[in-house]
Amino acid sequence: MSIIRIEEIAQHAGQTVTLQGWVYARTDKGRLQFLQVRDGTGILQCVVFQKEVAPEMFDVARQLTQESAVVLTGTVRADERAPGTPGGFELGVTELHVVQLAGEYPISPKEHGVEFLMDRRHLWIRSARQWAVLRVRATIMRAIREWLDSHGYLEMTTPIITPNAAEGTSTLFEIDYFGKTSYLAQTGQLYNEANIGAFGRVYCFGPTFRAEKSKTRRHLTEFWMVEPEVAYCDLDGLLQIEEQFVSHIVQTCLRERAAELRVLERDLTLLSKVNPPFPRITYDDAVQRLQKLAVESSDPEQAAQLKMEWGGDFGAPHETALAAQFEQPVFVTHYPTIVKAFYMTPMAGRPEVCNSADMLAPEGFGEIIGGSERIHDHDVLLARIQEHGLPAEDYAWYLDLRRFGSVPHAGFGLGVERTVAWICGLEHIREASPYPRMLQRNTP
RNA sequence: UCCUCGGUAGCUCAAUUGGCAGAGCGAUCGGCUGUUAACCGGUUGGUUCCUGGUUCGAGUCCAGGCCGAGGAGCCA
Repeated sequence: MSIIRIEEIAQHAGQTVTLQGWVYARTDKGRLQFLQVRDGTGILQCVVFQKEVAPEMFDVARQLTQESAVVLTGTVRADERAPGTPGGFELGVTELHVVQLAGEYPISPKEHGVEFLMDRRHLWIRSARQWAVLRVRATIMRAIREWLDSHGYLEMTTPIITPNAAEGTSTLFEIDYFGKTSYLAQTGQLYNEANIGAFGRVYCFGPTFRAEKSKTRRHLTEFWMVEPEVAYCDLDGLLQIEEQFVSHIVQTCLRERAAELRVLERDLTLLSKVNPPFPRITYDDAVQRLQKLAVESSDPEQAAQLKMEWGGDFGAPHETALAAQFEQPVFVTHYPTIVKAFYMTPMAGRPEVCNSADMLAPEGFGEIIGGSERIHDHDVLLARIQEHGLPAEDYAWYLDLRRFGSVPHAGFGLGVERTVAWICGLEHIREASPYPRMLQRNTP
């Protein structure tokens, strides 16, 4: 008897198969039991008719509780009425073995509050929506590696324990490293700038840590980021890479995770339009657009939120309003040098702005990428480090890179959870991580 | 750190002017051969977040505290 996986159910129509899983829901219809059974790859309706199984087996089926572990054998048949994921098939059960009868399960199919669910995150991930999100997340992570690996990027790990602050100490998690103060990494970028000297094109992919006291739907204290870095690359080249890269991620999800996106009831019309090229606007243009929106807004509260002067950074309402003007992700380029990091290249002839670009996702999902050209001239970089009041001795090795074959280069960082939230259409980033770490939560 | 809202049954919530603590869901028992968060009937359910105060009487009013949510600030 072959053990099959629900995601491949269509290949087994008409066959007698065995399923190893858990009872997701049960509907008692008297002489007929409908079991929704999950196996980790999908949900399949399994039907137990009283007249088709032994009497004691039917009694066992009647006693099954939500989340009980079961092994079922039966015949797969196509039936349009059958719910589930992918759906359209059901199992006519002939054998039923209970591996463990679950106690009263706290998470019902009805509504629950955020705190209740987050306290039970270890169980909540079994629920259909959370399961679907995390399946999409895994596909996003694979698509990231897939595109980079096939375009000549070498994956290189960068340290999580780092000796100094990349940019200021206010948002770093401090740890005791055998008596020396160290920090959890906020970025692998500086190391990647060393790595490109050895490998040309690289990326790092892993968790990053920010001790920001941000309490918003877009922030986690621990999140995953992929950071490609490219030698001999300018801002134009970088944006072309980014739009190819992000399009590949989105299109892979649409192709391979349609069932999961259906569970999430995600509107796919805008996602299907994510193809290069993406629109590009400058920061100057963005500020003008926002000022125009503020003036034209009939809602005084919204007008106040959108009001801004040249030189400031965008808040969430600004990003949402800007992105709403486009159907695709939009690049905002050439931010004021003063609001961005010290290593970004000033624009030739206009040093008050830098060769940087953020990518804003559509539909209000915010900034998913930040990237820039990096300063490759030793003396310019040293001056910027000093202007920012950073200790030059901490950056000795970083400055060293500008002495030995320094070339124009650029890179970016894409936040995985924000990308998951966008593609899945999530209201809050906490559902984009299996075990989210936030200002008020580090359990389970 | 600031602003706003909230904390009542296992869960989601209601409770009029300060006057008997309620519903739905879940669980459980019974019924039903096509359910999709099934439906119908019975049963089960309480430290009203904590401490103190006002009052004949507090879930409700007052003071302090704790916890949570949404937003702001912060955030390459």
